[in-house]
Order: sequence, then structure tokens, then C-alpha cells
Amino acid sequence: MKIYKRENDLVLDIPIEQINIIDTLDCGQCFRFTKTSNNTMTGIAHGRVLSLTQTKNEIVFHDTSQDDFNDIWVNYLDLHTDYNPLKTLLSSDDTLKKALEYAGGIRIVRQDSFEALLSFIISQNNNIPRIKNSINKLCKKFGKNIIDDVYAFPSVDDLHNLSKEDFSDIGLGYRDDYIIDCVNKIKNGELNLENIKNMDIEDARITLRTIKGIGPKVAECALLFGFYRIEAFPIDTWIKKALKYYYPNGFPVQFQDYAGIAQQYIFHYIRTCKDAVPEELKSGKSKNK
DNA sequence: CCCCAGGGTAGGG
DNA sequence: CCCTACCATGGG
Repeated sequence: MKIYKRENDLVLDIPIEQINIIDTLDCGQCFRFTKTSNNTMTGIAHGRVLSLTQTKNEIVFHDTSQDDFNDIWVNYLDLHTDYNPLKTLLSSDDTLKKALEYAGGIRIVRQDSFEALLSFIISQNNNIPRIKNSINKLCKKFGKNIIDDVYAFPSVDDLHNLSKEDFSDIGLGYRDDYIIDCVNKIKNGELNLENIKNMDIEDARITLRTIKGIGPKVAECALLFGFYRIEAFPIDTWIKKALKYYYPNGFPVQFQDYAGIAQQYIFHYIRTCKDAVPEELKSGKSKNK
């Protein structure tokens, strides 16, 4: 992994098999990036704009300083982790082998805890385009302006002391109450996200689920995507279908310490690869049984 | 009109 | 423990 300067950009020498930025930033784990050309992703994270252009052997970080790269983006994109041993282990399973051939360049992005927590509260019984839309409106209305029409994800303080009416034009539906409850619990000290980072995962699950609207699935997503607990295993409607079709006898126990990463490969595979599962299963009623 | 989406809750068996 | 109705909203 070599990094060098090219005018205002930083160029990272890294093969696309090691990290595919489009698959990574557009696989339903984070919601603030969009594809701005056929090989460019642009979005906002940690209060900054990030625009990445990828070719076979390099990623261009547009208008990025060496300090921001070192202090923010290496960690955000999980670049210090070697995924090869894990991918070799997961390849012993036929389904994961196919999922890795389809999109093995996915990494688990290290998102801000509060942003991930709120994002996955919004995600419940919702679809990804609508989640992205609501989050963008939330940022535009309550987040701090970064530049032009770009806004940071709102902080706890940005969102506290708001009423349901304040959220009425965000399109959250009934989920506004959940956000209000979450922000209140953080503000009054009932919930401390920094403490959750150091908790045993079972305690973290129980603590997160004290927030209204957070059940098993959202708690697992928050832990996986907001706290980098890669053993967390969110089961949504897609993973339910995958478990039923591929793993009727249960998910392989030898993967349990990294089940969250495996889950993400499968999620992306089954959701976007049209011949991953039979059509009748994809369009079938997922709520039955 | 229907069903579905990175579900959870309350309430009743 | 299980099951079910219901919860807003927009896309297909």
C-alpha cells in the first residue's frame, strides 16, 4: 500500500480486489455516498467530504490532505485490516465463495457511532433509497454546513429539544419518536455511546435495546457498523431469505467471530446479484414464516 | 388497489 | 414462549 501526492489529490496504490469503493460504499452499510460517475463515489463522513475515483490499481482521494488521510480515512475505510485470511476462511463455504467472487472487495466501514445508530433506527421497515433520502433531509435541516450544499450528519446537540413537528418534513414516518427518545437518553446521561464501545457485547446489546424502537436487528446493525463489532450478525428480511435457502441447518459456527462481515458479503450478494437465489424466493412473501 | 422495504411494539393467547 | 395487528411512507 503506497501513497503519494498528485497535485491536490492523494493517490493510493491498492488493487481493486483489496477494496472496491463502489461496493463498499454502496452496499447498504452506510447511506451518505452516491455514485457520481462510473468509477467515483462521493459522500460525507466525519464532517468531511470524501470523493474517491478508483481504477484497477489505484484510488484517487480528491482534494485530500495527508493528515486527513492518516487521521480519518485509513481508519474509516478499514485499510489497516488485512481481509485475505478471513476471505480464505470464508471461501470454504460454497455460498460465501460465490458472494466473494461477486463482490469480495467489500470492507466494513468504521462509521461514527451516533450516525450509524440513528441511521439504522431510520432503516427499520424501510428501504435503502428511502433511508438515504430521509438521512439527507435530516442532515440538510439539522446538520452543520460544510461547503456549498453539503451538510454534516447532525450531532446530538443539533437534534436535542426537537419535537415531532420538527421532523414532519423528513419522511421518517413513526420513527421520529425513536430518534427523539435516543437523543434524550444520550443527553440526560442514561446512554453513553463511549461506554458502549468498551462493553461486553451482550451488555451492549441490552443497553442499546433500552432505546425505543431498537430491537435485535437494529442493535446488531449499530454494533457492527457503528462500533465495529464484527461478530454482530444482523438478520433482516434478506438475510432471513439467505438463511432459509442456503443455511437451513444454521450459519456455520466456525465463522461466528466474523459473522458480521460474512453477513455483509451475503447481504450484498443476495440483494443485488439476480441469480443468487431463485426468483420465487426473492419475490416471495418474506413475512410468511 | 396490491406488496414490500436492512423491524419493533403492544397485546392476547 | 408464540402469534398478530399495527405502525408512516414512498417505490414498484
